[in-house]
Amino acid sequence: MLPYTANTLKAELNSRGWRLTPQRETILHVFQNLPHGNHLSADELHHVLSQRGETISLSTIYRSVKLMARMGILRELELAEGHKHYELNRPQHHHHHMVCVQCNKTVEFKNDSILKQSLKQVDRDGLQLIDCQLTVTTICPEAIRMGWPSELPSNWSCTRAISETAAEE
Amino acid sequence: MLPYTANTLKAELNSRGWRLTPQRETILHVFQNLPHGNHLSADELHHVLSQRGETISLSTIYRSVKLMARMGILRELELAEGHKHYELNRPQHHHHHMVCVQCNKTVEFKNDSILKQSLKQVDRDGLQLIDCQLTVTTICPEAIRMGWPSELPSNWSCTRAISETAAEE
DNA sequence: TAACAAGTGCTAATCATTTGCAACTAAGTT
DNA sequence: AACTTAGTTGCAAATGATTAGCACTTGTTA
Ligand SMILES: [Mn+2]
Ligand SMILES: [Mn+2]
Ligand SMILES: [Zn+2]
Ligand SMILES: [Zn+2]
Repeated sequence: MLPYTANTLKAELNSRGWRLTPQRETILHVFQNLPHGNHLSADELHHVLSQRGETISLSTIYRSVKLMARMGILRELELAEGHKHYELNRPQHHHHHMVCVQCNKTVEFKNDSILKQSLKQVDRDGLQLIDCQLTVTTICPEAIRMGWPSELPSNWSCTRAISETAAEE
Repeated sequence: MLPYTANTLKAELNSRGWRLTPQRETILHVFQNLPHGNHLSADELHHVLSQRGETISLSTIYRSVKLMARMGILRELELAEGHKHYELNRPQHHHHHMVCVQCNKTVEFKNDSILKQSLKQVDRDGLQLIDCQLTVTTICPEAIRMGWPSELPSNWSCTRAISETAAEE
């Protein structure tokens, strides 16, 4: 799973009857040069490109990003309400996300045991694994300081949940 | 975290200035009586209720289900493209999901180590955990028989990804 | 270089979810 | 038990992300 170059991307596309276009190459480059830990929505990607003067229509962005996700080049993430985010799929840097439900701030973390557990589970059921994403919804310190959440029930506590779970078995 | 009754639900709602309505009680009942492993979208819930003659407007369903998710009564899941699913949140039966990208068939599985890993990670960053959901995207045996996926790159392999990851550290 | 299917950029749909608003009703208060 | 007030509902209209239709353009292959 080496990083894609224009050539390997072309080969990969052509082998399935698809084509390497300047747009697809550009989009790949954006993701390849995106600092680790960053994620882009279709709209954000559109803006990034506009600022560079390399305008690609929003339709094409949606189409490309979806295609590249299905190809395994990008990972499609549900980090925020209402729209998807994408990042380069680097199996060597497989990671997961913690997201604050209040401000949507996202922190990545690595944890190989999660992929291992997933693989074990998938094998048990005769499935083939494509990806696994652990999304940890959290409240960040800032949100806590702001008095959030007022909406969680008074008896709600993640640590309580986990200790009950541990106790019962 | 005992299961909600009409009374405890009312207490929980009232303590935050909200009200117990017949609609909310009905919706809770539907989820409490839903067989384990089932999940409902807003629209599916609407249909289920219609069939029973207990019509609740789709708006109210969306509003209720979102509120109950924020309260920790329901879990909001991303199991299919384009719409959310909900299930009763039972911390004692905390579990994760494997979803086939082809047919969206969903299989639940328990794995306590995942919650433990999440909790550890969250503590490390000073965050408060609300929930953690591991979504394993897979291809089911039926889909494999059907020749899917034709879209994954030829060098794509989850096991390769995991072995590379393991090798590198 | 020709042939043609795939891809792009418009614009116009879709479709899940949200919102505005008037009527209704829980919950707390006399 | 009636009164008050703010939360809730149901309807219809709006929103907003994503998709589809289509004429035009362009990679790819022979
Ligand atoms: Mn990431
Ligand atoms: Mn479930
Ligand atoms: Zn936050
Ligand atoms: Zn399947």
